Amino acid sequence: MKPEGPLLKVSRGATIYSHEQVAHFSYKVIEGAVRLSRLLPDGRRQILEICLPQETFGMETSDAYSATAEAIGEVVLLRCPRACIAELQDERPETRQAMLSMLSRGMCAAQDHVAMLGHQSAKERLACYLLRLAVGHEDRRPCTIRLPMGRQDMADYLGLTIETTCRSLSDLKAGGIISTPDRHRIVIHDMAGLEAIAEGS
Amino acid sequence: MKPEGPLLKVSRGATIYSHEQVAHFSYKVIEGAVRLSRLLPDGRRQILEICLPQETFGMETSDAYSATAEAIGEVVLLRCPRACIAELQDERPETRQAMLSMLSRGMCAAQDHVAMLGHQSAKERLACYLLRLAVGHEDRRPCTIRLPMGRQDMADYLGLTIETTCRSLSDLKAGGIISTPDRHRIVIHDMAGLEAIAEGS
DNA sequence: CGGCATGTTGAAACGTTTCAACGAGAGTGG
DNA sequence: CCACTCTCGTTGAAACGTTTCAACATGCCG
Repeated sequence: MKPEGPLLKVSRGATIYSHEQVAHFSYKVIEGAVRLSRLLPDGRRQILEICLPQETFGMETSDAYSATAEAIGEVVLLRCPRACIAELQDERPETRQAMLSMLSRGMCAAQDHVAMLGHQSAKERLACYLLRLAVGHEDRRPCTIRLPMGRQDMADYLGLTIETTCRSLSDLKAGGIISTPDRHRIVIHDMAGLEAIAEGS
Repeated sequence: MKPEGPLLKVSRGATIYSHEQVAHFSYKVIEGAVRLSRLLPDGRRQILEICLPQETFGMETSDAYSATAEAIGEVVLLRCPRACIAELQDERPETRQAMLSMLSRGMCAAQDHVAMLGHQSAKERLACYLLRLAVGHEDRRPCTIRLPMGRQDMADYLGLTIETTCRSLSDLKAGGIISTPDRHRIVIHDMAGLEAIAEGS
């Protein structure tokens, strides 16, 4: 993802690309967040991944995108033509390894997601997700995390309704595990407690 | 996956490799079926994928396997050292493309799985899965599919309990959509009906 | 023919969804 | 600046589907 094209600004809610459209570009998030989702035949929506800064998406190896990408809030992206990536790979073996490890990370994330949706309760899913957002300030101490997305996006990612998501959040608040100073900010007071919940109470 | 090492026979239930173990080999299923699963911290199990003949698995691009692979019944495998694959990729650009498209297919399958677990009911999940097994004899006409795995494996793949899986199966039988001559065989009588159910009644 | 693993069904308990109402905050125009 | 409105978030109560626990059926192998 070296070739630094001009940075691309995308406004809130805009579609970056659509599911099954021909894939010309790959992207990297510089600022903001992007959701990768699929619309199910009956109109329900499943968010497959929420990409945060420094993460890449649209690294399809088939011809068409496997999901729709939309901006959550204002987003700044780095965009790179696929042809350019292919070329780089032919020339420099080391970029090949980088590409594979990116794909690998994506695959692993998808598998984590499957495991979460398959067998966890609403509270467990929420706890898992908050922990994922909290990596970096792993340590103890009340740590604050910024939620780039709204409740509906969280719900669609977790495979829950918006109401259940809210209620689970309220449960965690009631248990003193977290607090929510405003709707886009969550403070984790009891990291160990959160981890315990994430792993099946 | 060209380098045809000797075919490897694995007996029913045996572990081919374990989650987080160092990944030395990649595999291709020749005969039988393999389940890729993860054990959750609380003992529950999620099956991430069920690999049928001609499918590959263990194509990790990181150093460790991202799941455990076990034989469902007797299995015949083709095994290939990762080092050998890497070498091939350096020498022949066309194998690189093949490798990427395999990874891509795996990624897409994982995303399908996420979408299924996120928002579908038990009956819808089962219908989806049966349809996936039925690709090939897509056409009309009562088509018979062989189930390589038992009910518990299906349940763990679908993110359901074994009882719910059974009941959903019984529902489909009661609706005249399918019949089950024996536990490892399912006959689809009404393909269109099954598709309708899979897409959210 | 037993014995054991596997599959099936029933009834109650549980958690999530649904539908509905209400609350809080941001932006707009009077 | 306030009232208005619109979106988003939160809570309540009933309905629904899945899980749980239990019993029973079936098939397979010694």
